[in-house]
Amino acid sequence: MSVSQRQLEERQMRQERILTGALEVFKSKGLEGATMDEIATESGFGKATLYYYFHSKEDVFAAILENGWKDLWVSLEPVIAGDEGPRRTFINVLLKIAENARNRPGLFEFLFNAPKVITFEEQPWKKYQNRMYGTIQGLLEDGIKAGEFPNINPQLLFKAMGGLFMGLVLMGDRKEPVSEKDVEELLNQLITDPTQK
Amino acid sequence: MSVSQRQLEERQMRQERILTGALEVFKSKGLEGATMDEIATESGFGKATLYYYFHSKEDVFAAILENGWKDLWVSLEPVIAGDEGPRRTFINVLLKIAENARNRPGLFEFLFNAPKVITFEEQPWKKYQNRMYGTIQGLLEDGIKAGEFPNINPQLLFKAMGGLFMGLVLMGDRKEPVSEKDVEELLNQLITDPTQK
DNA sequence: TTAATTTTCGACTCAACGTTCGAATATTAA
DNA sequence: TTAATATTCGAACGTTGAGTCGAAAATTAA
Repeated sequence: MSVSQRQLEERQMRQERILTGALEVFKSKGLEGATMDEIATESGFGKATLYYYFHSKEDVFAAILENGWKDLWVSLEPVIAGDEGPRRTFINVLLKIAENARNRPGLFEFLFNAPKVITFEEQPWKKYQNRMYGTIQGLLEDGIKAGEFPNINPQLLFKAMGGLFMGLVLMGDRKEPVSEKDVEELLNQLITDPTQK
Repeated sequence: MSVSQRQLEERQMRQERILTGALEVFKSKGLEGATMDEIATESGFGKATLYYYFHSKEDVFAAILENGWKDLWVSLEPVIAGDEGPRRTFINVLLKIAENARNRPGLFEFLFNAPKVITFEEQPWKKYQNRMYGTIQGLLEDGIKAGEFPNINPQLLFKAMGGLFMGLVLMGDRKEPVSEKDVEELLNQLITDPTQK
């Protein structure tokens, strides 16, 4: 027969090599600034070869997002499944996201910023994104109900926290990355637990 | 002599007409997606005419940012010059920004998102942006010193607040815009004044 | 070894887009 | 009215970059 297991694995590794190179180029040149030629060079293939593995530039792009969001979601699942209260779970989720961000900063920034630039419908990665946002929003609602968060419109609190967190992890100057301690500290001060103190 | 006052004014109005059209196109197509042809159509001129008024696409782009940041800064000046304490001034600044955002949402989003896409040095609008960020950061520092804000690294607090605020005003779904009351409420709850209660 | 299959890529096509040219039209000044 | 100047734009130019083609090279199977 054809295509051995090894062959399949090698194909996949080549695909990943391409995606890694692509992310590198996207990072430095932006989405539209990145060219297939550059991605080819960066990943060590000829341009035409890219089209052997992906059927368009957009496809390369989508693959990065799909993998990224899926991995992020998978890493979040155990945290969410844990049985701590909403407040604690919420903080753990944020910490886990921050951990992901620390490990692959380029990818992370890409995940959260790229979507603004695209509009194509039917993006498979949206599934994971929605799942994540839905979960977080649910945690906030539960937390408010349980009196563990200040009693604000959850939508609003969600936006604010989202913005805050993005600000913490992504925004701004090239200073050293925000440490886990920073995050926890800040969250504890900002989302004051009304039941305490 | 040449060029009457009226002529100058008409020129300026045409420039503004072009900028308005351009902003419209940038909004819907993104920075790179926007073409000079479209901008021309949108603003009611022939493409070649655009080059009579601006010397490049980038120039059009820069003009939007320059005007936008300058206007924003000008509207902020009286607020900053006021003599209320840092905490109150800080909140007023945010409210004023939110007011600007409400009046020209498209422009506002553009001001805060476009910069990420560009890298060209020597952008004149950076002057206003830096002035604004510097002022806000200063307010936070003063506020912390005066014990009106929690005692966190001001850089960090700045990032967080920046993110939070952007989250509030810009991010997210197409729901009704955040009201002034919302902002004030949320800020009051999140930036708890340690001297109170 | 040879034939089939998979992988690679140089060279090309083709369309989009920023920019310029040059001439037409409109406006102003004399 | 005429000449000078200001404004407009259709058409063309040059470049860039996504995607394709066909054949070479490498690998696998017989």
